[in-house]
Amino acid sequence: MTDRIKLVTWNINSVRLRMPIVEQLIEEVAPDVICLQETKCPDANFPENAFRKAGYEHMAIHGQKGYHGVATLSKLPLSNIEKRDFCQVGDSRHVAADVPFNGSSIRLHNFYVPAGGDEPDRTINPKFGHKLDFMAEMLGWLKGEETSKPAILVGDLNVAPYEHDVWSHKKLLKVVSHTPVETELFEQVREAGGWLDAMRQFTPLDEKLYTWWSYRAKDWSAADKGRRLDHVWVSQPLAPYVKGTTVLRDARGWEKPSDHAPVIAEFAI
DNA sequence: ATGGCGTATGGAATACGA
Repeated sequence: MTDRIKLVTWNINSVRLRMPIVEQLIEEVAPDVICLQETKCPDANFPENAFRKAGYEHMAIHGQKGYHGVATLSKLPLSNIEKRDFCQVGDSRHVAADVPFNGSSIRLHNFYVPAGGDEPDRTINPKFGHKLDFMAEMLGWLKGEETSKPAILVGDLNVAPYEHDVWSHKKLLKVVSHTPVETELFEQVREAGGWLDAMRQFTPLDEKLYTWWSYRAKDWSAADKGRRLDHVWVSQPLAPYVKGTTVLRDARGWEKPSDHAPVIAEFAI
């Protein structure tokens, strides 16, 4: 059982409102582990019973009222649960747990990185400063021993790092999520930590790849003005076991959708 | 046309997302 793991990461933009399509995802994809972001739900109100009924008995939940919030739901046992308060502002933006795999375990980090507001200038926009500080703290905290062992880092990282991670590189260079200051720091975080971009191992860099499409487009699919904001990173020791990644684009068109699509990653011995 | 919408809070209008 634990020689094979199917994992999904998904920013669902309110877990309570989105339970019908979370259940649709469970039926269609049958993941072993589900990492959610933007649950927007205090822990006391988290729909634990619905997940338990669906077979996800193991939960690492880090939520708060109104905003943010992450949760990792699993059919496999979760241990050593850790919730880190990045930038010490009391936000629920990270939860980690060990998942059994291949006679050992994988350290699984689930992140919701700050969006960063509108202006890509920290002198006039504190939210942008917070986003950069958050990533700098990730860099310092995650480098070193963390990725000498099997580890996965997933979530809504709110940065589209490469040219073909956005619909128009040129038009988005000054738009928060694709500015050089963000994409360069993002790459520093990934490289310093020894992480591999698993999604780009399976989709070449010259091919468009998105996980998010704005609610505001009249026809999101026809316009296709997407960005790759959600990511799956793996440590070097785990790299040989990554069998594939898929963006479930269809889910963006489901009933009452999130503006993010789920990303599926499969691991096997 | 990168905000044209959607969500939470609270019970209307505002904050926030990206």
